[in-house]
Amino acid sequence: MRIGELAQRAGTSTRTLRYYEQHGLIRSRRATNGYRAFDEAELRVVHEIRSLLAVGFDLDDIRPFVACLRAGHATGDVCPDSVAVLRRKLAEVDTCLDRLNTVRDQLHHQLTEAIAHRERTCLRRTAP
Amino acid sequence: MRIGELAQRAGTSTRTLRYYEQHGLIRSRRATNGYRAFDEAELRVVHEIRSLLAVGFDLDDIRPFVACLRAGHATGDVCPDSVAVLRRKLAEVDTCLDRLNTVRDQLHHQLTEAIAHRERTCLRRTAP
DNA sequence: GCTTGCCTTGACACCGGCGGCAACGTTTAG
DNA sequence: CTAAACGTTGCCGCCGGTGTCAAGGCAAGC
Repeated sequence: MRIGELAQRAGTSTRTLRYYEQHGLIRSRRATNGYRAFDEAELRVVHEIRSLLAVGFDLDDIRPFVACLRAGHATGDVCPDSVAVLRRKLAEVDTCLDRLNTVRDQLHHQLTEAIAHRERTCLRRTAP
Repeated sequence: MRIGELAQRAGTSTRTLRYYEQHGLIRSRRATNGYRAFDEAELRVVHEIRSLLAVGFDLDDIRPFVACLRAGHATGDVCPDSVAVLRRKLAEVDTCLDRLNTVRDQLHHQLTEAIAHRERTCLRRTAP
């Protein structure tokens, strides 16, 4: 399979696939003309990459999952390294959620205060 | 007040202050030697900028708050434009929270599944 | 006069996952 | 033969707030 076909089947661009290859996430042989030749299995790998990216992982995070797939596992998440990344990411997300909740409350408070202040200080132009 | 003093008092760098000025967030006169001269009031403005940046606003979001302060209000958030930004940001944060919660649940699920799969398929090396 | 420390503008670097273009080679259909 | 459609590598741009350096102009103490 050449790069264009893989891109189309994976729903991404050739540019993106070259980028993944350059960063060691997907592999190809080279045909005599220099064109990349991809195995069917790479389609699976690209799908794994895409879905993890969509969740907010970066390419480094994804590497263990790809390795897990290459090791023959049915899914990329059952290997120890992948599990470790999952744990770490979950913790990161939790931290992020905490911060964001704090910010949310802060914004909410600031907003209601500001509106209250407006109602105290100036008569509302819009009818009550 | 010159730029170094303002930077020190605001707890930031001269580079940052020049950047803010360049983007119209803070103002200065020029002394005869070309040095920037800042009013005391700018310190307040810089603090407003920094605290809003810390919450996740970008410089464009912050502009109305600065204008509000300059208009003589005690806080930067009581003017209509600021309130509008607050509303928008609150909505953005809520959206982000939703997405992040979804991701969190997804990660949690994937993690527990992966661990369960490991326990099914291989004997645990670590003693029970 | 010389050093030290402040100030000036301008410009490059960063981070990450690409998009997009240039300049060129290959294959295929007409 | 030629045009179209594919492939190749390489490099710039983006986004945003800063760090950092260069090359120079001032201020002030010795």
